[in-house]
Amino acid sequence: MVHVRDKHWADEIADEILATGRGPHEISTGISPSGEIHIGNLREVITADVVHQVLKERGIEVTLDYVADNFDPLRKVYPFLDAAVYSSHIGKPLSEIPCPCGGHSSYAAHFLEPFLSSLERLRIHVKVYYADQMYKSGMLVPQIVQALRGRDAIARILHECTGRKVEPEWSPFNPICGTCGRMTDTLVKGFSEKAATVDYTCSCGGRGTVSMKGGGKLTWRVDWPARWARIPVTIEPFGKDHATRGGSYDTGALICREVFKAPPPFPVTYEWISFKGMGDMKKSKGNVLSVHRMLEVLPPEVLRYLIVKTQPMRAISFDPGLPLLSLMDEFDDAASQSRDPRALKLAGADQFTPIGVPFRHLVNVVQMADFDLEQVIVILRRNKYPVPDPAAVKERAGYAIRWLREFAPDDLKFSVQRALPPAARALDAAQRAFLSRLAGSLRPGMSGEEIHALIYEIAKQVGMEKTTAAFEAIYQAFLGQPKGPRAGWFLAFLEHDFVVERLREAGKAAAA
RNA sequence: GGGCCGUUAGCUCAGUCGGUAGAGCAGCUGACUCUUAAUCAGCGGGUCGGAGGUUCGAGUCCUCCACGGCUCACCA
Repeated sequence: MVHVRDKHWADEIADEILATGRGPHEISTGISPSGEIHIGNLREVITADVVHQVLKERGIEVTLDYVADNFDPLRKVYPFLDAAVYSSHIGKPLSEIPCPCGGHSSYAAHFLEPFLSSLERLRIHVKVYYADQMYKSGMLVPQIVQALRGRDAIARILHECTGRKVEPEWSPFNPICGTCGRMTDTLVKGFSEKAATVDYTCSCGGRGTVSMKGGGKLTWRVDWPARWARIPVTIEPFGKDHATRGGSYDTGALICREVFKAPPPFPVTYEWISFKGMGDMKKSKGNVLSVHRMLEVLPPEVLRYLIVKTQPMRAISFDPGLPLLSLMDEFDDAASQSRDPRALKLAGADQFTPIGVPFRHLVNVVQMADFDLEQVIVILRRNKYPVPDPAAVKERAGYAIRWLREFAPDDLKFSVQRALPPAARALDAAQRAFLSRLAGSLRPGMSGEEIHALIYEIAKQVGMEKTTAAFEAIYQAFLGQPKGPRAGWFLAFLEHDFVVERLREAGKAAAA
């Protein structure tokens, strides 16, 4: 269903939600911390946050939560894990197995903590539920009892919706084996409502009785609706994989109504974010771009904008190379801000400090300054950028530097050489004459345009037939490569004395 | 096989209650011999995937078809 876009998607979703007449509202998100939480996962939380924002604007009572699924079992040894350590932890809850780096309290915490701090930077404030705490505190005991009692109804729903046969021994509850610590190979043998316990046997030979308070977990398709009923959740965004017919939303909605006697949340499905040329991001494949890393290269508002400007059900193909520059400049260029004002506002553009220097330009300046932030300010000021807020410029320059290191195409990179590059000695006589004469003609305070004109004038005087050779001479003298940023402006940005001295030196240097 | 998304200028995409198509880039022309996705001015360019239907009128709504992408054990 392609709906006509007469307003921003979040406003439209808000309309639909209000039409349901439910409330107060709770928007729930949740991501399993089984691996690095990446920009694709972030779509879930940002989508939720934008809807949250719009509902609040309208005066609706609404809260936003994030359920950290840290009680999920480890499914397999992912490529980024040490098999020797982790193969024995398969099937155990993520909250109960060791941290990959040793610096966090658990495997789950290792991935969760950086993500939660990234959310703070994105100004997304969520009420965090930890799944292990939900279970251990007994919060879900009523739902566990309902699920165990409604086992047959659940089995029927799963069978009808998915066509999958449910094993006779199947149970919606997976006890954690007291012997081996795994929850993936246990069988429920009975339960006591009164004692809130479950009896089990395990393929490892273990058997026993566990508490419903943290002794096990509902299986995913039941866990989800249990949460909806318990919290209760009225709105939930989820990936398109759950939205398919017979998928976990469909079965969850039925289970929620029939077994937990509660209405399912309003669904907001979203598409995946793929990395340009690298396919979908998959935690299990390890080809992810963590939110944390992303925030080193993009200010939070810009990262939000990437997601907010696109309708949830449309795929985003993210290219962190050159197109990232355009994305950045949509925030610092007043002219382009008229493009999608609503999306910019919801992305938090009003919290963004424009510095008045195009990002792609800053990328050049930063390199001319040899990554020295103080020098960046000096260069900008020398070239008629007022720089009213040096701190903001330095911060942005930091993004430029990290972008250059991580994602910039090679042909945009250069570095001003401290000493005359060896390649400059290979310049021919005409090129050297050109450089010498240029050295004599430059005056302090010349603008980029003036120098640009001067280059042509002198090239002509020296009798060069191709101006390309003149440009090459300049680049070889300063960068040791045949190409570089626009020459006139480039020289204007550098210190006058340094430029003159280098030109003289290169002009004299003959091939060995 | 089911579901979802897409198919509009060479490319990337916008198209607001349906009122006979827009932007950026590329291209062409000119400006200063032009180079860092150079800059400025101007210009051209589209049977809106196909076929039906509703309508005075359809890129826009309905039906069917084609092609492409994704998804349907866990995964955002």
